[in-house]
Amino acid sequence: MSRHPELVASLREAGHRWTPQRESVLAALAESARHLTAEEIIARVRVRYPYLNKSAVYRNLAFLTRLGLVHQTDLGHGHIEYELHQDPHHHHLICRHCHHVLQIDHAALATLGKKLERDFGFQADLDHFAIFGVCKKCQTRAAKTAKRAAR
Amino acid sequence: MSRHPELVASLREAGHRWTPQRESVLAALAESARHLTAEEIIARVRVRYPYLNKSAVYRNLAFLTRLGLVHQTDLGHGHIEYELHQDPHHHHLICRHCHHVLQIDHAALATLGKKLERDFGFQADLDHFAIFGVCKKCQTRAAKTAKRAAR
DNA sequence: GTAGGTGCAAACCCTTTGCAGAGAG
DNA sequence: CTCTCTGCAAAGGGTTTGCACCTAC
Repeated sequence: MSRHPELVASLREAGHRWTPQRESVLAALAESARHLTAEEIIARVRVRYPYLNKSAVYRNLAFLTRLGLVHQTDLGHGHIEYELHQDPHHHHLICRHCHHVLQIDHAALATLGKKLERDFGFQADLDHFAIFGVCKKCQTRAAKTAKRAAR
Repeated sequence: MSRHPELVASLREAGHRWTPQRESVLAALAESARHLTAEEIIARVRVRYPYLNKSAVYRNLAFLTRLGLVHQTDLGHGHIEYELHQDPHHHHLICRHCHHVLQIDHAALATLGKKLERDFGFQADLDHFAIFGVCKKCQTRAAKTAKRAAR
């Protein structure tokens, strides 16, 4: 029942089980290139597995996160977002106006990570770095509407 | 009724009012060196203004944020945090294990901001930069407990 | 007097939890 | 047969909203 024989085997060793719900949550993330919210995951899974319960999704997301297969981030949108843990590191530029998320690759931040480690002993999440700000589009729009923010 | 005569004047021009609630929210932030949650703000204000309602706090925080006087961030703690907008830029290293927030100053990130602007046209919030990761303390602790995350 | 603000309580939204029953091993 | 996982429904927690009243101006 699985396309992840090694994973399933190691789960069993640890006393866990491989249920269709669990598999379908993982599959939904695997098929998506971007972050998904719990709600999006539920929607996607239900296409082929209609009676999935949301608690099962939340519990499995927590479970898969503990396993290190899934990464969760709170990008400040009012909900948590999940994605498959991937090795090709990437980062996110999050526009605080339009909430658009631009993925950039690791090169842009390589030196910063070393600096933080050296100066503060802080090991930054460099496979998942969230940078808030204003995107190109919104910058030009904001310049026009600015002046008097209070209104 | 105010220690902010210019602010109050400009609010009035825009058709707004300067209420004790509004003032006390701003004062609570001004007296704190660090981030405050809405709940903390309510607690502090009530010391001298006991019957403040939470909706007024939320509404005023939104209002002051629109004015640019207050900055709000979601550091992924499950609630929004607020602080007075200040010019001496600083940033936050947030440990995803112990949730400790370490403030660091702007110098550590000066070059990164320029790079993001140049490469992606993205104007990063360089007076409020949130970096998730693992702090020194938790790194050593995690190294011991790791190995088998699934259990 | 007239909006803009406040207080209150209820609604909201996403997430978590308790518990009985189902099903993987 | 056992013990983990599921489904359901209800609780949780922070935040938002509707509405009548209040008050800054």
